[in-house]
Amino acid sequence: MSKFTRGLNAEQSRAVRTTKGPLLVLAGAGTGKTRVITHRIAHMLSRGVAPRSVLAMTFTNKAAGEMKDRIRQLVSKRGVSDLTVGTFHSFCMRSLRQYGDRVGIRKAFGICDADDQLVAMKRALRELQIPETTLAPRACLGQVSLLKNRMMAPDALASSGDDRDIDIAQAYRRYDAGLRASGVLDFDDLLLYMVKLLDDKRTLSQFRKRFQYLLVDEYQDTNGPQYEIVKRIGGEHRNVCVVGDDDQSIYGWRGADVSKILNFEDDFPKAVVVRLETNYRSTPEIIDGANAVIRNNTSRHEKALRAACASGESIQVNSLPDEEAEAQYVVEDVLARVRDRLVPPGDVAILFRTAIQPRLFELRLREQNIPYVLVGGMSFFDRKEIKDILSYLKLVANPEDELSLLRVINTPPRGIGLTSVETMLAVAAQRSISVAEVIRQGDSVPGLRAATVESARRFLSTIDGLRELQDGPNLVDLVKRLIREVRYDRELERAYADPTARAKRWEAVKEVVNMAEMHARRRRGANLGTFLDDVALSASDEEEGDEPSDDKLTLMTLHSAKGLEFGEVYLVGVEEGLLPHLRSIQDGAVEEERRLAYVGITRAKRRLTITYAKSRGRFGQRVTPLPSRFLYELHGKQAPTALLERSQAEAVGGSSPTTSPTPAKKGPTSRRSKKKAVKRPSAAKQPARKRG
DNA sequence: CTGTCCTATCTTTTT
DNA sequence: GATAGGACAG
Repeated sequence: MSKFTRGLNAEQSRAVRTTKGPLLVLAGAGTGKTRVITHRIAHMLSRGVAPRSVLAMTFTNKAAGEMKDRIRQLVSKRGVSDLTVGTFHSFCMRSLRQYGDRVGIRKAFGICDADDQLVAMKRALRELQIPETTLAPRACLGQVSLLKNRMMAPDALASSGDDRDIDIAQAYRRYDAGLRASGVLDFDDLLLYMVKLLDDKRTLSQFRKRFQYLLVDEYQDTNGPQYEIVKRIGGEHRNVCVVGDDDQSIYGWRGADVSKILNFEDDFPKAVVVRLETNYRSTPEIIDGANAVIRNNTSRHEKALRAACASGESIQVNSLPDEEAEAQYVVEDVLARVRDRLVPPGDVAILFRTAIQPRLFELRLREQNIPYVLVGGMSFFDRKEIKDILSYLKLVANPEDELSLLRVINTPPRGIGLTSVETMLAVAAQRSISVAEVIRQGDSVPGLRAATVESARRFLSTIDGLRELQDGPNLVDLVKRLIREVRYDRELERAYADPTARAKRWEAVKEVVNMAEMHARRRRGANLGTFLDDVALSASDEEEGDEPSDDKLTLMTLHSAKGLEFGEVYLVGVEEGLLPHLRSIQDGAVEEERRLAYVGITRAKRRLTITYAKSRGRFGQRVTPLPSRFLYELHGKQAPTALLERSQAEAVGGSSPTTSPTPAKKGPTSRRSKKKAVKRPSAAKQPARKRG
C-alpha cells in the first residue's frame, strides 16, 4: 500500500494503483476525481516512473494548473517540472512548433482567434461570391469547425448534393487556404495538424517512446482529433488512463463525442473500468434528485451516485408568475439567508441556461446590494483596443498575417479606407500575391492614390522596424514602442470623445504592457512569440471579476458551472424551451440538456432551489412555457405525453416561420406586433448598467 | 469616414 | 425587445 492510497475509498484506491494498461475511470460528480488523478500520478512517480514520460491532457488551462498545483503538494518539486501537463491545444501547439515542418507548416505559425476566424470566413465567402444572406459567416464557421472536429474533409459534404452543403464545403476549402496563406492555424487546426504529424511514422514512434503514460481528463468532452491523438500515442503501450463522466458531457454541440467514453473498452480491450460513485459533495436529497433525472438518459454507462454526506433539506421547486417574479423571489431568498448568516454570498450560485437570463437577477442583486460576479460574458481579450494591439503584435511576429494586417491597417485612421483596402485585396487575388506585396508594388496598381500607397508603405515600414526587436530580450520595450509608434493614442482620441471612457481604454492598453511584463518575468527566454502563444491559448483566465470570489455570489451558465461546487444553488428558468432548450428539442438533443440539468443539480452541496416561470418574454413575445420535463423526472415520474407533444410542436412551429399553424393555445398576447409591447410594465425600463 | 437607419437574429463557448 | 452588423446617405 502506498502512501498515496491512504484515505481513499476502495474504488479510488484501485484507480490509483492501476498504473499500467488501459484504465477508464468513470467519475461521477463530486466523487473525488481530481484527487484520484493527482494521487495516481504521484503514486506512479513514487514507483519510479520518469516524470518526463508522463503526458496529462486537460481541456482548460485552469484544470491543468490545478492538476499541477495539487501534484506539487504531493511530491517534490523536481518531479513535477518534468511532467507534461497541459491542455490538448497547448500540447499540440508545442509539438507543432517543434516539428511543424514535417507536416508542411511553418514552425512560426500564428494562432487565430474567433474574431480572426470570422474575418477570414467572411473573406472566403466574398471571394466565392456567396452572399452572407445565403450563408451566414457565423453559421458557416460553426459548420466548418464541426467538420474539423469530426475529422471530415470538405468533400464529405460536397457529395451530399445539397446546395448549402456544397457552399459550406467550398467555404471550408477557401477559408483554410486563406489561413494557410496568412501563416496561421485556428484552434481546430492545432489538433488536426497534430494528428497529421502523428501520421508520420518517425514522429509517432518518437512520441510513443517519450510519452509512456497518458492521462486524459474530462474524456467525455474529447472530439475526433483529440481522440486520434490519444489513440495514436497510446495505441502501442496502452498505458492510457482516461477520466470522465458521460453524464456530464455537455459540449456535443462543439464536436465533443460522448461515444468515445462509452466505447473506450472497444478501443482499448481489457481496459480496467473503475466507477467512482460515492459522492462527497451533496446531501442525499440532492443526489437522489440528480439520479432520478439522469436515469432517463438511454445512452450512458450504468451507474448511480451514492451520497456520503448527512441528510439535509429536500430540493425546493417553485413556480413564479413570470421571470421578474422569479428574479425577485430568488434574490429575496438569498438576501434573507445572507442576513441571517445562514450562508455567505460567496457560497451561493444562480445557474441558468442562456446568457440573457442573468439580467434581471443582476438588477435585483444590485438593488439589494448583494455583491456578485457574472462569469463569462466579454473577456478582457475581446475588447477592441486589446485586439488591436495584439493584432499589431501578431503582424510584427508574422509578416504574412493578413488578417491582422487588415485589422489594423487603418487603425488609427491613416487615410487607407475601405475602398483602398478592397482594391488591394482584389489586386492581391488577381496577381496571387500578398497585400503587403501589393503595397510594395503600389505604383503599378490602378485605383490607388499615391498618398494612400505612401501611407501604407509608412505603415509597413513601422512594422518592419519593430520586427527587428522581436527576438530581442526586451519584450516590454517592444510593446511600449509599438503602442507609441503606431500612435494608438490617436485611435483612442478619435473613437472616444468622453475623457473618462478614453482613460479607461488607455488603462486596458497599458494592461497589455503589464501582461508582457508578467510574461517576461515568469518565463525565461520570453520573446514576442512566446508571449503571443501564451495569450492565444489562455483566453480568459487572467483578470479580476471572472473568478468566483469568496464574498460574492456567482451568476453563471450551466456550462461554465461544470467542475465547480457551491453551498447553495438556485437553478432558474427550468422550463420547456429553456431547459431543455428549444433548439435542442428541435434537434432531438434533449439528452444533452438532461445532462446539463444534472450538472446543475450536482453543483449544490447543501441546498438546491429550482424555479420556473409561468410566463416569460421571449423574442419580444410573451410565452407561457410549461414546466420542464426534468421536473417530473426529478420526482421519479415521466413527463405527461401531452406536455412533450406540445413542447415538440412549439419547437417545430417556432423554428420555421413559414409554417405557423398556431400550435396550442398561447397567452392572449401571443401574436401581436410591436405596439402591444408598450403596455408591459417595468420590464426593461432601467437599462442594465455595467456589472458590479 | 461617420452617422443613421434598417433588419436579421436571438443557446451553450474549455481552446 | 435588444442588439449587432450591414447598407446607405451625407
